[in-house]
Order: sequence, then C-alpha cells, then structure tokens
Amino acid sequence: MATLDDVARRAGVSTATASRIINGSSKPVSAALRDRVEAAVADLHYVPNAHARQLAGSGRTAVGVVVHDVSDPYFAEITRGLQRVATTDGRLVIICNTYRDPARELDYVELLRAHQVAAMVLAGSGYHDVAFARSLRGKLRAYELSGGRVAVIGRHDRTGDAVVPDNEAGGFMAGEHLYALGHREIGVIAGPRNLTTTTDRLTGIRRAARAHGRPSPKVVYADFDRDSGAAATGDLLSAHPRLTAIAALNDSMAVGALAFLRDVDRRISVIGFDDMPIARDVTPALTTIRLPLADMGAQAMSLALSPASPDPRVERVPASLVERASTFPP
Amino acid sequence: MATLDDVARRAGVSTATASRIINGSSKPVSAALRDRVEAAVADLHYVPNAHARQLAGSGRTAVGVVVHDVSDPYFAEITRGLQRVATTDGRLVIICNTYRDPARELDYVELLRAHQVAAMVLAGSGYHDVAFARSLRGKLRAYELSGGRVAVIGRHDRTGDAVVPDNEAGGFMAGEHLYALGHREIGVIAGPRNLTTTTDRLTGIRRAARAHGRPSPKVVYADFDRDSGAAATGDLLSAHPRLTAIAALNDSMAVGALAFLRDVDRRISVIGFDDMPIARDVTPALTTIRLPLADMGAQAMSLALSPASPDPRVERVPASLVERASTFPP
DNA sequence: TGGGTTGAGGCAAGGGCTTTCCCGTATGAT
DNA sequence: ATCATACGGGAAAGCCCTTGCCTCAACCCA
Repeated sequence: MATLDDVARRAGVSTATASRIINGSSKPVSAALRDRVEAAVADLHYVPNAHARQLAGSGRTAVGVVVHDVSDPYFAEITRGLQRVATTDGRLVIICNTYRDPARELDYVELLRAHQVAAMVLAGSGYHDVAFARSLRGKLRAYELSGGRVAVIGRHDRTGDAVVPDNEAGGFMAGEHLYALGHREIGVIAGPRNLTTTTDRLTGIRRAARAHGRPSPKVVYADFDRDSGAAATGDLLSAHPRLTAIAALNDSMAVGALAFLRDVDRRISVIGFDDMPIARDVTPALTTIRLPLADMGAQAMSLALSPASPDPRVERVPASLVERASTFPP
Repeated sequence: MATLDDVARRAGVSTATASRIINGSSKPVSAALRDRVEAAVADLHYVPNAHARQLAGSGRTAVGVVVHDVSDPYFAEITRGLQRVATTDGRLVIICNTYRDPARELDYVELLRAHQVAAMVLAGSGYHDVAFARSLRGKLRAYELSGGRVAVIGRHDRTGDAVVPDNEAGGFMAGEHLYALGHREIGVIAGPRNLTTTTDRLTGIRRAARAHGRPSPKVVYADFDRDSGAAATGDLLSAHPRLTAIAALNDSMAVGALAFLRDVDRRISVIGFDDMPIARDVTPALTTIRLPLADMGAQAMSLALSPASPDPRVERVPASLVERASTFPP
C-alpha cells in the first residue's frame, strides 16, 4: 500500500507539503507542486490511511449506531433516517446489530468507543434489567467524558439526549380504538417482556381497558416478528376463543396474526403498531398506530451530532392512529 | 481518554507489559502484575484505541459492504446473511449505502480501502456503464494489490470471486410460467435500465416469449420500489389495456402492482422476483421467482473472508419458481 | 561453582499521518 | 538600498499502540 512518504518522494516534496495539498489545507502552496503531488497520488492510487489520519489528526469522523437488527423493518426505517443526516454531515456510519443480546450491546458500545466515533445512537436498548442499565450507563458516561456524544431512541433511564416515542399513549389509542368500535374482550400479542417498548405499550392498552370499564385484556408474549406473531395468535385464540379483536404490539406480529387468521378462516379485528411499510400492503390493510420511524432516527442523529448541551434534550414523539381495513365492529 | 500509558503508569509497569496483558499475549507474566494491570484498566475504563492498534498491529480486522440501501428488503436480506458470517468471524462490518449513485460507490470503495478493511463485498454494482466499470475495476485492483479481498454479488465483468444469481434463467421461468398458464400478451415492469439485474431478467423473459412464439412483452421501466411499481402498472395498462399478466422484475414493484390493481378493481396475474419476505403476506400471495438472498450474502462473505485463490471462484445461484395465488389463467 | 537455560519485564523502533514551529526567499514599503 | 512582511516549504514532534530484541535475575545440571 502506497504511503504519504511514497507520494512525497515521487513528487519531490516533503510529506508535510504533500499532506497539505491532499487535505486542501489553508496554507498556500504553489500550483506546480500541487500538480506534481496530485499526479503522484493518481499514479500510485494513493489513499491516505484512515487510521493513521485519525491518530494524528484531531477530528473524530465516524459515528456508530447500535440497533437490534438493521434488517428488521422497524430498525431499517430508523436507520434510514439516521443515515440520511449522518451522510449529509459527511460521516461514516458504523452499524452494530445486537440481536437483543444485552452483552453484545455492551461490547459494541466499547467497540465504538475504541473506534473513537464522534457520536453514537442507541435504539432499542430499553431492557428491564437493572444490572445491564447500570453497566451501560457507566460505559456511556466514560465515553461522554472523553468527548463522545450519545443519543438514545426509546425510553431512557439515563439523563441525556433522547428521542422518546409515546408508546404508552399509542397503546392507549389502540385500545381506545378497539373499545370504541364495540369490542368488549380483546387480546394482546406483546413483544418480549423484558423490553420497555412492550410494557409501555401494554400499559397504555390496559389503561384504555380501565377507562372503558372492561376487563384487562388477555396477553400473550411473542418476539416482535411475524412468525412468533402468528403462533401467538393461535395460542391466544385457543385459550380465549371468544376474543373479537387483537392488538399486536408491532406490525410484524400483526401481519403474522392476519396470516394465521386467514389460514384458520376467521375474521376478527387486528390492530398493529408502528405503521411499517408493509402495513398498507397486507389484506386487509392494517389499522395501526403510527410512529414516524425515519424521522425519529433523523432526530436522534441530529441530537448526537450537535454539540453537547448542559441540560439534556428530550424529543417526545407522538403516536397517531391510522385507520385502515383490519379493524371493524365485532 | 485514558491511554495505555496511563494504565501502565498506574499499574507501575511498562506499556509493553500492559499491552501484553491486555491482549493476552503468549508471553508469560506474573499473576501480581496481571492483577495490577487489570485493576488499572477497570479503574480507568480503559479501551485500547482501535486506530492506534490497527496502525501498530498487523491484522486488518474490519470488513466493508457496499450496497444500494440496507433498508431495501432485497439488500436487507443479503446483508443479514453477510453479517452472520462476518460476525461469526469476529469482524466489524462497515455498511455503505450508495443509493445507486455510481460516483458514491466509487467513493465508498476508496473509503473502505482507506480504512484498511480486510475484505469488501459489493452488491448491486452491475451498472451498464463502461467508464464506471473501468474505474471500479482499477480501484478494486489497487485494493487487492495491497492484500485486500473482494467478492461481488451479481453479474461481474471483472474476474474475481463472485456470487452470481441466474437472473436470466429466473426471467425465463417467470415468462414460461405465465405463457404456460395461457397468457398471450404480457407486460413487464422492469427496474432501472442501466442495471444488469434488469436486463438479465428481461432477457430471460423475452427468451420465454420467443420459445412460445409470442410477441415480445411490453416493457415499462421503474425503480425497483413499490410506488414506482404501482405507477408503472398504471402506465402499462393504459398503454396496453388488453394485457392479462404482468411480470415485475422484483417483489417490491409486484406489490405496488397488486396495490394498483386493487385500487382500480382489476384482477390480472402478477408475478414477482426475489421472494422477499413480504411476498407471502400480500393478497393475493405473490407468485415469484425465488432467490436465496441471505444465503447469497453469506456465500459472498465467505468468499471474501477466505484466502485469495489463484483462479477466481464463481458461485452460481439458481432461481426457482414459487407458485402462490397471484398468477392464474387469463 | 560455573556456564547455560529459562522466565519476567523493559526499551525503543516503528506504523502513517497531521501540525507546529521554523527558515529561507521574494515582495513591498520607505 | 534597507528593513519588515508575507509566503512557500521543510524538519520533526507527536498520536497510541504492538513487538522484536535485550537485560537481568533466578534457576538448573554437571
């Protein structure tokens, strides 16, 4: 691999000059030298070593993102928003998939710190796990102490910049919608129970049940993905055959529910959550609680990229109901 | 940020010793020192600087991936496969989204080279653009010369390791299926015309038309995404009202076509391509040409991570027909 | 007891780049 | 003609690590 030294030698200048030309430093350099250096760069296919540069230079340039899994539509949307603003800012994005393994999450935070990223965004780190939270807080604090910036998407039990969707209100809206339609007994397909996203949304639905004087909904837990949603629907319906509506705590599981219901040839209301792209393309089109996922990602990255402010900024993101065809009176 | 120096000083040892302990080198070290160093590391929240390490050490550790857009289901699946094998190999994955901008693609290759990645995988770089291809080849060669490994997914006009789906055969199968069903005049919603994926699939379909003695299908070009697929369906149908079947060159556009047809309340056959996850959840469930996307990603990463072999390895990936409900006799 | 091992640890040389001085030379003003 | 002022360019000091080589002491066997 050609080095700056090679370039300088070939152009007959010092590495200092070569470096200045290559980086477009403000120091003036004669046109002749500039040409010679540029020619040498081209001839040698020279690319500056990013690690050496990072070591010698001052500015951190990359940013890190820690999510459950970029291929999951929920995180894919968020990541899209994130990337848009990071790229606009000319930054390399390092994406880390945790697959919901808290240990892996902790490791990735260390790894990103080791890579001297300028900022990191964490999405989906809301576990009900005190030890994990404490450990994470410690690592993030150490990172921030060394000048790193952090933004979190989702409920945060640390003080710091965050983008927080109103999952509880969204859950309430879902329940409200179903009860207002006249349903009396509803089932809920929840996500993993150790996630705050799950419990927050669930709390909202339960509050709606109370508000309507209905019994608490029947809950069954799944994994936020389609197939577990389908399986959970089976469980729910065999345990409680008289349910007339199901609230799935995300659209992937709602799609699974719809698939299951079609298979067993039953037609009951299903409401989802998130308004993922797929929601409008299933049949019946999915009624769901919308969250502006891409925007949330963009907001989080903006926060992370902006200079630290003394008091943490928390952007609250409202949820909204999108009525389509999958919910109807009992 | 604490440095190795800080750790060494605090533990009262040299940086050499500290480094050996931290990296679990084979050199023997007394238990006492080891404990002191480990304590210092913990106290200081020390994380070794990845850049310095990369500079000083020998092994390249990260790998790069260049794709159109990770949030696009096609690339999301591929990326999932890639990541699985990269992570198993203990490597950091840097994902770069080109949004189908050849210039950006070239830039990313340079950037990954600058970051000294051990290997890179390119997916979706099959543009019909001679200048681009030449430029890309040059950059890749320079990278390989410096010990980097490259694997490409899709048609490659460079010699090197590659995973090549049989798009042409897949296209033929799609056409074959439709003609065998009795359709005489079919329309095609193609992807961007400058992509080899588009032209290869199209070639296959045209061959099927010839094989059945049918006129060449009507083609309209779109962008491989849902909305452009829906719009293209409208164009196609108003230009050729008597079409009885549509072949979309990927599932996203097929889903758009289905949506459009539902809107105008028309029911004609639609076949997709790729068998993305969404295919089985739309209504009617999408008949499609399946490609094992995640496996392709995994294979490509395996190739890229294995030592260079004198003669390039090319893994051909067969396509297969998945019959669902969206195709039927005219 | 002496020479040869072996075990534990430190010194210092990079690795490739940026950047801060610092030094000539040409330019302008007086 | 002289002095001050740019201006163009180079030398070299790091940035933070890893690792080959060397030293020193304790230990072994004959």
